[in-house]
Amino acid sequence: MTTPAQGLHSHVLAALGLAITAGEYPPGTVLRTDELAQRFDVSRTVVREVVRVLESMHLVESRRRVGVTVLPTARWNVYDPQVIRWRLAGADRPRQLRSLTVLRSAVEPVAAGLAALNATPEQCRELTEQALGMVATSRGRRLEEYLVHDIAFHRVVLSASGNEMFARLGDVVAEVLTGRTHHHVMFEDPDPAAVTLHVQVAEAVRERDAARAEELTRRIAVGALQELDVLAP
Amino acid sequence: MTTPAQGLHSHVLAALGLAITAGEYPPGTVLRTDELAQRFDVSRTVVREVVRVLESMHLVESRRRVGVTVLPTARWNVYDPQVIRWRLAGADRPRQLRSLTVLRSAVEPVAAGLAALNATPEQCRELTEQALGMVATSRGRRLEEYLVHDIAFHRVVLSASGNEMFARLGDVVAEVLTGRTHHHVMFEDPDPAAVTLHVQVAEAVRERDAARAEELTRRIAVGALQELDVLAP
DNA sequence: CGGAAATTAAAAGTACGACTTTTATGTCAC
DNA sequence: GTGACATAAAAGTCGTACTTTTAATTTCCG
Repeated sequence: MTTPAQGLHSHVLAALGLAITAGEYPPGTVLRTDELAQRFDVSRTVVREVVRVLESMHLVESRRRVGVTVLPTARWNVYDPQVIRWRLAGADRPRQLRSLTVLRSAVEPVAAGLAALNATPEQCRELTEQALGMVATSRGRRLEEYLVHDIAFHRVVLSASGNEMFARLGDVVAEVLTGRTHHHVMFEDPDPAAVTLHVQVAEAVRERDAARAEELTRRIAVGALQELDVLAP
Repeated sequence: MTTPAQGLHSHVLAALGLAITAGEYPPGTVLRTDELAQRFDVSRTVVREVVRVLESMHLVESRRRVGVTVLPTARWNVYDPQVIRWRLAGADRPRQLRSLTVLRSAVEPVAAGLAALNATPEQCRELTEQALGMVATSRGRRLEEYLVHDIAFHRVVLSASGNEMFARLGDVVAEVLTGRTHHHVMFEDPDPAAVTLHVQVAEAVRERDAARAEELTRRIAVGALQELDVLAP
């Protein structure tokens, strides 16, 4: 189960990106393009393009007469959705899930507050609909369906905030929720309290109650963090 | 005053990235690699590498038989520091500054709270030092020096939070603060209230008072937002 | 023996040309 | 009009040759 790989470029990029983010090449490791070309059985052209992309993500640095050096984690563009996906697929998924969840706990309440001020009627409707969808699928081992509504719900909130930076975190949240659902054993149904909170957030937004929307979302976030504490080291 | 351009790649990348983020090519615009190669007087090889990087930032999409299509703003990787820099240099700098400041207002208080729990003695010391530096340079048209301390201060807070995602926002905050300082007419000295708040945050962190650190930082953020409201449409 | 200057070579950067693959679009038969 | 087919346009890939930078080594002078 590797990558679809429609094109040599994506294939090599996925392979290298995954390997690097997985820590397979410790920081400071030096790779040579010729060697990589040989290893993946592609032309140097393809490798160079891949390296350029990796370089733009600050995963590696390419210097003449030296080669392609793997950079320390601290330099990585950890907001790049691609990098996030690679890391979530790799070894330290728990650590990654935690730091992303903390980020969510900071951003989403504020976003919800703004959404209460800025959401269009259409967005309010969508929000309510997704919350109801969550309620409907919250019992009876329907986690996959629940997940779809959950993701949609948070996407709408972030998007309705009217802030571009928040809106763009939709993908990140989707990755987190997906990772979380697929990681846990997936036997239980979601926490009923969380479901209720989502419904109430939808209400608060509809009623333009920013403070309440913010506070309720904060509770969702705290819950998510606690859940993580329980289920991860 | 373009880019240092050590290497054809960076030159073309900067030119194209800047042009696209500036809205010079509206979404849907189609570029052809041959044409670009000719226009910038470089080989197709270089153009292709640039396009690949632009593609990884989701600024463009390259499809066979079609060409390189400029994507709508909503698709852009707005967390990529490079993209942020390009956009801050471009036309809608005010809008960009605002959305980034809102992001800060969500993240930094939480980060400060965590910093109070996690900061090392060394980080506490550094924090105090920078706060004092801000005090020292807060009067007498020393905005450039003040800026250095301000940036350093916020970097330490974000870094001391112990959360990787927060830490990586240091660059973004640096860009915002720099953009802000250089945008405003730079006649006045910084708001004394803000300076005091920074000193108090350093105190709160040192005393491990998370709630207070969070609250004080929130006030800094609110102040920054209000300042923006006053000085921008 | 030491340190600076010149030399060397290794690796990335760039260029070019040939070829392949995908696919939007236009054409033709029905 | 609709569907099958042919066409061509553009990106994708490859190989090779050449340039440029620069780490490392060697040389040479004090």
